[in-house]
Amino acid sequence: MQYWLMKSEPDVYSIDKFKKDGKTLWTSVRNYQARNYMMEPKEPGQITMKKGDLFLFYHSNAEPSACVGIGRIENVSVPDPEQFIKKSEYYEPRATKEKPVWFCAECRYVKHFTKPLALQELKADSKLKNMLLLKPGSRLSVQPVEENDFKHILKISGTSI
DNA sequence: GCCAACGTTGGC
DNA sequence: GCCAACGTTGGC
Repeated sequence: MQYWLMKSEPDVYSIDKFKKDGKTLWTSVRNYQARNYMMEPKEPGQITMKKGDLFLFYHSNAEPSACVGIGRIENVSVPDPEQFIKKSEYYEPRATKEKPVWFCAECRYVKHFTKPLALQELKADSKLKNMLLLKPGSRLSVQPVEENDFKHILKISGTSI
């Protein structure tokens, strides 16, 4: 089992919307590294998402930016439908149905945190200092999380699965 | 709204 | 394949 963190701006797609939808396609990611995490591995040993993996839902560009809940990966390597929509901001002229360029994961809502865990609180916790999220200049919107970090975050947020 | 840190693009 | 210019992310 692998753990992840996925960022979304609450103005664009919030955890409340996620709960209402129950299930969503994590569309509009336009970064190759983040995309590759949401696909079947291209080479053996590559760390990618698998059905059943859990992730932290993170609100970025928020007041305050915070981890707000948990989701579960339902499916990977799903072609991002946005790339085929000419009018979409995320239209991809290079993509064809046979050879899509962008892929996404299908995600299932699991639960809200008992209380949101603000970025400041994460930074203040020395146990989490190696988290990718807390590294300066780390902007990946989909990133792996160490199991012990994931479990520690659940613990200090008072959340159990 | 600013800007640092990245990622991407495209000329050469 | 280098790298300058440009675009984007996201905390502050």
